[in-house]
Amino acid sequence: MKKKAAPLRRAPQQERGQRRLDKILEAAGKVIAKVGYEAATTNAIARQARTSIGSLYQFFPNKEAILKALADRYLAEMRAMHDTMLDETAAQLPMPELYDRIIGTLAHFHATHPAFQTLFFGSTNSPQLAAAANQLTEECVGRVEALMAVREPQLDAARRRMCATINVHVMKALMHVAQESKADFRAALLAEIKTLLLAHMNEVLKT
Amino acid sequence: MKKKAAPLRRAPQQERGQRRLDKILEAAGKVIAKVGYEAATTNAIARQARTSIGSLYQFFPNKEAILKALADRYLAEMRAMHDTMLDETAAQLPMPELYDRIIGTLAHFHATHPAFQTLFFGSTNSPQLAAAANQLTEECVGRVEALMAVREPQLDAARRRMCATINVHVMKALMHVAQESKADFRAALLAEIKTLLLAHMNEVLKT
Amino acid sequence: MKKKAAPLRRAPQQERGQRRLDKILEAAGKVIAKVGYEAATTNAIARQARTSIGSLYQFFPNKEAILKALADRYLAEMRAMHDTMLDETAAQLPMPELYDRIIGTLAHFHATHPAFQTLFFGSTNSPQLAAAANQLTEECVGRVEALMAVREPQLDAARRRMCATINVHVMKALMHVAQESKADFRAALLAEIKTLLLAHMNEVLKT
Amino acid sequence: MKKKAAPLRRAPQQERGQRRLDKILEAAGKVIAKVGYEAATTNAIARQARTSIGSLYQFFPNKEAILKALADRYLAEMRAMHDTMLDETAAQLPMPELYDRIIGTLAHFHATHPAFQTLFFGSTNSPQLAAAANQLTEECVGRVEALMAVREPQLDAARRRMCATINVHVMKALMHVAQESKADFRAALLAEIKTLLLAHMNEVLKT
DNA sequence: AATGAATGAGAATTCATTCAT
DNA sequence: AATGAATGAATTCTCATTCAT
Repeated sequence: MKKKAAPLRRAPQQERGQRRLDKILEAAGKVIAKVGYEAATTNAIARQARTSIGSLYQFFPNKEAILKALADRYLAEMRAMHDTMLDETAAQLPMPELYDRIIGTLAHFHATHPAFQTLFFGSTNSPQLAAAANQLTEECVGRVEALMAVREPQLDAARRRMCATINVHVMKALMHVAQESKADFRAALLAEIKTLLLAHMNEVLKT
Repeated sequence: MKKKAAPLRRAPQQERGQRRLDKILEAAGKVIAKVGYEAATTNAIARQARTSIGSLYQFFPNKEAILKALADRYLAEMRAMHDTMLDETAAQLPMPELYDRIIGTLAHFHATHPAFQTLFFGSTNSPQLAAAANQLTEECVGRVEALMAVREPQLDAARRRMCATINVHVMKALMHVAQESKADFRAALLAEIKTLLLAHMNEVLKT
Repeated sequence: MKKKAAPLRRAPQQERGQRRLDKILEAAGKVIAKVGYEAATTNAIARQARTSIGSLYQFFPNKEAILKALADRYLAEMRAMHDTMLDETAAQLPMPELYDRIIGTLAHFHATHPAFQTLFFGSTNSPQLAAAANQLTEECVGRVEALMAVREPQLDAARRRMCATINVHVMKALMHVAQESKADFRAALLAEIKTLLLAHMNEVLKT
Repeated sequence: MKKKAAPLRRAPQQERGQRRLDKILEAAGKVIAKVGYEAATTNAIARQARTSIGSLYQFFPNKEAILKALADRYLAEMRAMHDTMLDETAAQLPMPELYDRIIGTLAHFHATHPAFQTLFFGSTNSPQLAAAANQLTEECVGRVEALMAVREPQLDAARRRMCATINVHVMKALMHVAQESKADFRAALLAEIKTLLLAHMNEVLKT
């Protein structure tokens, strides 16, 4: 099953087209969040978007391209979020407050992007999507690494990378748990993530 | 597609049947590890098991039942592993050594059960499988909780549950990363898991 | 898919409409010549004609009507060609020169009407098109028959029809081969057609 | 649209499978003869073969492969026919009798292989099929050329090739006409083919 | 009138499941 | 019991045709 890079089939010049494209991606997100990646059929997405299967295929050359576009959109939004979250003030912030900011922002992002988890962390047999997921993780690790390089220059590169990796994956995993938990537990868990990662960083920096 | 509870269709009293059932489950594990959950077709599993699709359906009423049985087998093996790993000596062990033991055992388990991850942590649209995954996590959390109750009785129940939850999910996530990493990074990562969780527990116990 | 007689939907009285109609038919010819009958989509034709699919359907009630109109146009052009080629002088011409004229004219016609072959000799599942193809052949046979009746009145009607039929179909088939051959072979083939049909006519007239 | 060589998916070892494969190819022939190449849907073929679409796809990886297999079968049968028709005695036969034999054999072949024409002479957008058609024509031309080389060694190679080409294409075209004609006309046409090609060969040999 | 976005029936293909041998 | 051929619902994608702007 070879798939081209397969971008958009038609770049929607009119705003109506853009709206429809948005609707389709939004629908794709909802359907994926509801039934999972593989069970998200193109017809289900079209139905959810209240459009026809034909229209859907006027924008996307194939199913994978829809998911890829959704992934790209999430990626872009995540980058924007990073830019806001990790601005110049972030380097100066005391670590507890930095973690508060990060955890709060991420929790909000996850809550408002239901298919994000499924898309990026579910095992896929789409190489494109797998690549996008890897890229996302790489980017996150890179961002955290860069921030650490500024804040804790004494840390050697390998350890820094390790810490960044751990921060990202732990965050990712526990955010997922948090999303699926009830409000009470979620709040406590988000707080505990901070304790966990702070303790670790302090331990690491002690050495 | 009817979704009954669908246990085994025929309990194989004869050893020949048991062997065949084993072969099928083993094959299912291999195929899933190779191509992923959704792409694992029943015919591919039968072929890998060197049996016929008809025979496969003599043991299992439908595809989901195969996966459920595989999940159950993993669950059983994980319980056995828990029993060995968390025996009475575990309660006495200094915490660093306890973590060494746990991490080593888990790493080995993951390495020898390739489909384990895919099955339990991949997003599924099978409620049965999702239930099994939840049960597995629950059991792990329960075991850790119980151990903590013995080792650190001063911890209040809620915090204990929180710590257990975090331990389990962090372990799960980082084991997954470790499996996919090269040997060097994997070794360092396994070591860092210990640092991470130890630091957290120390922090928690300080309070 | 309703298969009415489906003529033009709107007779374009204004010259602008006529020009557009021309463009569409010309585009249809190009597209068919390029990708073949079945792969010639209405959208591709509209695009090639630099018009919109909507406009196309203002002139033609359905795809078949486009092809039918193109066929009719070819038919008309072929008739005009016949009129020029088989004028009163043709009846007097020595047979070798007559064949030279016919072969030359037909070769030129085929070369300048690329979709002609595809349209008339490709197997179609359009009854309309099949009918048009039959009509075309019938007309050709009729023309040749008429010419023969003038030139060789001693030939009985049945034999005359047979000869005309053979002339037409042989011409059709070998013209097709000629079009697809390289220039050298094409020239030789066109010469050989003359030899072939002359020899036959001489043989027939001998009897 | 890239298609592999795409042979049979499963070589039928059991005679039941062979029978079914035969049924499918036979059905494909019938459907193609009835509605033409492009309109011959896989479902229609399966229905005609009184089998299920799934079974059809157990033998053939895709639609093109069915048509390719049918073409190959025709090709093989045509070769067998050539071997019988153009045996050693053919080289000695007086030319009129040789043409009788060839025309009779070909007429029978065409009559008993309804889809033969459509498949080989209809314009296709399957490269595979086009290649097969070319190969068929090439083979026929080659056979005729070889026979001519034995019978009329004085003919130079280029002229021989030309004559063979003409013989093959004329035969092909007029056989097609004959098949579609009523019995009376068909008989007369078959006789006239002989007159036509004999006259041509005599003319050519005269030079 | 012109445009091209929208529609959905229909085609190819896969795969879980059944059933004849 | 074992086998694997047979089945057909479900899925992706195309393209003729309609219709809102």
